[in-house]
Amino acid sequence: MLEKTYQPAEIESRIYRAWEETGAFDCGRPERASAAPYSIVIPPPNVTGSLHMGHALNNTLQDILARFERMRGRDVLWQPGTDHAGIATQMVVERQLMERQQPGRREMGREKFLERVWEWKAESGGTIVNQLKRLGASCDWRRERFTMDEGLSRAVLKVFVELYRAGLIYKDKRLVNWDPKLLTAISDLEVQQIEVKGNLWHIKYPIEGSDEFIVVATTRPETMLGDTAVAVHPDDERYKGLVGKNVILPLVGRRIPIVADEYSDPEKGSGAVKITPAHDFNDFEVGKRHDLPLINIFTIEAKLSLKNNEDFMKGAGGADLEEVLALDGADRFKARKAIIEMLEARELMVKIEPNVHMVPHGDRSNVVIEPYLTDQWYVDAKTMAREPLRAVRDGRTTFIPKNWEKTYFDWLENIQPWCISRQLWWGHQIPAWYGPDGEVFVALSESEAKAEANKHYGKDEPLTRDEDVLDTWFSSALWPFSTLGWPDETPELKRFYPTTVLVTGFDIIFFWVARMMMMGLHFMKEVPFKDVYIHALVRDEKGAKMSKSKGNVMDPLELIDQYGADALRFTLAAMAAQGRDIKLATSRVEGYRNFATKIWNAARFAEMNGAKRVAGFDPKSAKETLNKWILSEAEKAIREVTEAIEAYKFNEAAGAAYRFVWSIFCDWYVELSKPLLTGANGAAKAETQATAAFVLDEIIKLLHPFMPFITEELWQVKGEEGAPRGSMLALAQWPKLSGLENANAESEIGWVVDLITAVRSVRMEMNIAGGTQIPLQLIAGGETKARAERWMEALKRLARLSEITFAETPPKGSVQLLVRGEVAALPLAGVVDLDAERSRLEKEIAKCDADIQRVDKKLENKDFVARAPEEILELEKERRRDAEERKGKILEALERLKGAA
RNA sequence: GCGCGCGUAGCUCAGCGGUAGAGCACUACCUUGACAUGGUAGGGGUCACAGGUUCGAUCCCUGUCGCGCGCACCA
Repeated sequence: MLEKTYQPAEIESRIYRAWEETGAFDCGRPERASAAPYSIVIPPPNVTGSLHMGHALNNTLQDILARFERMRGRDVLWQPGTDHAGIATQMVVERQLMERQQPGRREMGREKFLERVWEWKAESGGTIVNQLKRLGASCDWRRERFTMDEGLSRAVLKVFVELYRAGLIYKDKRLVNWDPKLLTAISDLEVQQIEVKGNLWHIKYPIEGSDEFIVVATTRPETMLGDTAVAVHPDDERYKGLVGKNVILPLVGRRIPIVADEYSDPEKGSGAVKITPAHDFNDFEVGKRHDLPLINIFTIEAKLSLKNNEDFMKGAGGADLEEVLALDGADRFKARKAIIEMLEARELMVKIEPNVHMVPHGDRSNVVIEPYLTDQWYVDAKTMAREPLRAVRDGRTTFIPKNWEKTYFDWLENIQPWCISRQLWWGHQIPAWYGPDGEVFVALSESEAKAEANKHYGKDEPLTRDEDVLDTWFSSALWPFSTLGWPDETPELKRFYPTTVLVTGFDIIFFWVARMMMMGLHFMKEVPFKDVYIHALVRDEKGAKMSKSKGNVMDPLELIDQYGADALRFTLAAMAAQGRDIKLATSRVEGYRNFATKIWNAARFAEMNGAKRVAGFDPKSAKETLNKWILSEAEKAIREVTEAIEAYKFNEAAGAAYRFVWSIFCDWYVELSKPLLTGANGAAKAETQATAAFVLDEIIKLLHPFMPFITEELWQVKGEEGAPRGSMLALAQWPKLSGLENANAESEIGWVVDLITAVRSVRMEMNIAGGTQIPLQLIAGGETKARAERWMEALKRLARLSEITFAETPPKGSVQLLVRGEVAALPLAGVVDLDAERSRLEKEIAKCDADIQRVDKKLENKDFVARAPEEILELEKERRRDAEERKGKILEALERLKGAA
């Protein structure tokens, strides 16, 4: 028995448990051993994360695909897991230590700290997994993986060592994006450019041996302490004479050259630019070209490092040096203020212009990133990018929607070396060991490294391991095969790689998709996924990106509590149109919650009317027109939904299902079936009960990928009567109907629907009270009369008619309407205002005239007649005939009205 | 600067070369025997603007205006 109302919260956890207990989501079920595999790897959420709207959308779409294909009989693996999120996790644990006033990371030491992280992971790392379950995600949780798992770590080691040996990983000293708060290097992608209101400071640099100055402009005056040149454009007439001369760096006293370099843009600033090779990416390049010294003036925390800094002190001198040295240890922002003051005091500041510019910030720490000279490990991304580019160009992997391919190409074609080392503790420690002379040995284990070192030195030497760990994305890049067991040759790897589709957001194409392509193609020699479905971002209803600071986040879990997981899922699916962001309004979720209720009530209706499932029911055997009609409509709906999901058109699939269930099944089939279900005719009644139950089952199956909970619940409850279920709905067979489309049934039921709608419409226009029953006279015979007799009861009830009679001509003074070319009359003489009726008919005629004119205009156009395709021409002519005919009938009606007056 | 996308009913969005659709909101009516988380009927759109292609353009092309996003640059 079904409860009176649908209460999602009550059933969701129970249903989910049942799925897990029966192993419904397990891949490799024995009965599917010969089925085609279908695999998706989840974009591993951050282990510190909790479910946000983006996850909800991403996983809803994956779940729709997984459930759909599972029902189509495929051996589905939806591979779940989380990534270890190096920086984020380390930050979380450090914060926790601080809050609990426990010793910090450095006091505790690396080993102890890592133990603490694992403890934290054991306690809190499963949060998002449980949230995914609340959403209904049908992952094979037995196979859950974590990027720091033993197996996945082995994969990371092997990949690092092999790429190193192939020359695709190397160590290099160059400028990196340095995070002075987290004290680690980060990759280009982890840098956010943020618009900042700053100034452009114009500073006079005195030219050696003269009273003249050259003016340079800068947004970072404090870096002048590390200047080693001033650059001007070689063609800049203003400065031509100065090239080759030197300037005396103010405050520092260092003698630095004026060089000619095309990097200098005469249009910008003063046309002369200070060069600080150790603190600016462009200056670094200029420095290389002119063989300039690199003077690093910052500590790793971006505080001034001057006193004990040989590079800085070399060549420094003069009256101001002491004051400058007093700034040793000052934070970069304090240093800036102090330098500005000193320059102003010496009248070297020419002007200060307000200047809005982009400043790089760390996406985790939110502090200004410092270009910083360090040794780091790099992946030769340019070489690694070659195959991934080819694979998409030749269609081995397809992006959906296609236009994202351009983004992918643009990035890979202009790719920079990927900095993969991080100065953190939490992560995969780099398998590199150094000998006493700094010689590096990269190997799978310490013993292997020792053996290599022994070979190199001819004896055992003490080795120290590289302290750094790898970028989390390095291990994520291996996800599609490391989760399947690689480097072991597991049966799963063989069966499920390459995966069928990757579903992800566009913001992660660079971070993840491209890198998985690199690693997959390099190590597996095959693309990691055939399709990449890129979905939109979920925004708030005004279109703003959801963010905590804006306070506009919508919590999917709250929505699930409020409306049920099914409603949230259906909303996201219905709004997931390709290539468009989702602006989510709660009202939509509410609307689809109502949809769930509607389905529930339709099922209750079936239950109350004895619509039990009949074993072996053959839809082709249906005799009743109504049943033929709904089966025909069901076949169409199933086809639409199926084709839409196959094409990743989730919104179309959801829309087609919605329309069929609500506008066809509930609005019309249920209503029209009432006379049959309550009538006496045994055979027709039994057939209708069986059909209703059958179609409801089809509906439940059709909706299951979108609304797994309510459908599974109904499947179970409905399974209690009639033939026993063979399995849970999650493993049931996807609906497939054919040969049921029936034009005759459509014609008859369509007429019934049109007649009822037309009568209702007139009633409203004529202000006939809802409770008032009125007679209807059909000016028709033959088939129409037969139809009307067959549908007498339904017509009377749904159109609120007292009786239906038949006549040759309509009675005088009646309201006349046109239904599928025939006249129906409501004899309302005396009840209705004849003037109102006249004007109603005149309006109808005007509409017909407009139609006729529109078509005539087209038909008068010789080009149209000559060039338009035949079927369009026919269509237009038919429209004209229809309009003419309608007009004729209405004119007659108008005549009769006059007769009545 | 380069690239991508968007401007369709009051709001959130579909559609897309042959007479504009949905949900929500709105108006009126309805406790009819699944459902008021419901039903019925209705109002509301020069499909941003200007050119062009076409027999025909909301849909294709070009440009303009407005908005968003990504990348790059920034002295």
